[in-house]
Amino acid sequence: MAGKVETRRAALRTALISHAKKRIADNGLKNLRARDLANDAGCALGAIYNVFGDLGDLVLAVNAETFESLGSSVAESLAEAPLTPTDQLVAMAQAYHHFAAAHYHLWRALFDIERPAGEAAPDWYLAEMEQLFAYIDAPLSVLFPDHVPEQRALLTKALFSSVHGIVLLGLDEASAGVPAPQLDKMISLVLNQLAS
Amino acid sequence: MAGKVETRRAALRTALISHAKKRIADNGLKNLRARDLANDAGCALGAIYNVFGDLGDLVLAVNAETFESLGSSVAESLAEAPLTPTDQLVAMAQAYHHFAAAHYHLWRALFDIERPAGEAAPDWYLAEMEQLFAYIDAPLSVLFPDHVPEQRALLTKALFSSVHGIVLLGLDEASAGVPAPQLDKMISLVLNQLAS
DNA sequence: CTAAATATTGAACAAAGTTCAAAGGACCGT
DNA sequence: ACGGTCCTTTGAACTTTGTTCAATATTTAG
Repeated sequence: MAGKVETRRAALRTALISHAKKRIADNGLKNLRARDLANDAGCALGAIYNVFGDLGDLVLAVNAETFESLGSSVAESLAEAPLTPTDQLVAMAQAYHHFAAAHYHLWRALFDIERPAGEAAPDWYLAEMEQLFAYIDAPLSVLFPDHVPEQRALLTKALFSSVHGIVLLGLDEASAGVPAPQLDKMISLVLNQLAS
Repeated sequence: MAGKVETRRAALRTALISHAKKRIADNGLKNLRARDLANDAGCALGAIYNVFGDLGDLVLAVNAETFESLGSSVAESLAEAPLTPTDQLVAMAQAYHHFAAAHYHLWRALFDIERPAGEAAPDWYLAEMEQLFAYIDAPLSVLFPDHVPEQRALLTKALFSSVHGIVLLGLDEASAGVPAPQLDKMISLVLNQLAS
């Protein structure tokens, strides 16, 4: 039984992530409170800081799981009958949209978390980003076999950013606020134009 | 001299907006402090709340000015020799990019300000948004004279959102981080594809 | 000029994240 | 099993920050 402490800490870590995820999903990142979490997990306030450096680290842990779910959702959108490369792009982008809509607060937390100025995002964050880019890159390689990799990387980022922007503003009820079917139409419109 | 109070308040209001703008521009929205502002303006802490309901209202006032500058920058990008409609779109989008890069924190404050859940953005915010959309709509009307207005509105939002997304992720040094010339290339690429 | 009305002030309050001295528990040698 | 050392956990206290409001000062009306 070497590691009673480690076991307890691992359990607390899991519990804290799970409760934080629920709180973020329900009330948004800005309504996450250390004291609420301690209550949820039945631990002392300070115990959170035995496991995570600060609340930001805990949110990063939640974001890691969110990124994983998001990646799965996007990947699964291709599971059905094979499609043309362009249709694959549209399917993935709409999966991105649907994930963002279904888990709005968790998805926002991916981008709303504030990093200390000038500090790079954690490695796993960049890795997940690369993973998403790789999904996009595959159909583009089929569509534009003659592009050099840098050219394709640029197009990949442009596609991702465009879809991200459309979803971001489209889901912002307070300003643009676009109904879901119209959003899907916009995505399809844009990708069909860009991937040709 | 009816209105000594109004005069003083108006002066304080102006001073507070100006100092808040400088602080946001220098250190970002999240580093704006009520006490710093009171110091800057040489007024009591509570005086801020005689003029603005809360700090959020003050930030909204700063954002109003930022939106105005942004609108001017975009409009001025068309002042030079007339261009094709597509080139006009590219010029405006790059002006958007350059404004965002040159006034990054002020530009972020436009979107990072948090509204109480479910509450709509203020009218002037939506009006400024419409103004930007109108700039985009004009060249699109030339390019697609047969589109019904709803169709064009959808395309307008899609174009704006795409460019916004590209600039947003491109300027985020911590994650995507794209050099300015490449960003301009991405914008040009996307708009030339979409506006055809 | 005086008094009532109004405005300004800044100390006090209310969150909320974070720290750390004290208390508790684990582990080891005897 | 015991005692002592070391590590862990705890939650009260500290810090920071937005906001309020009773006390003070100023303006205005008569």
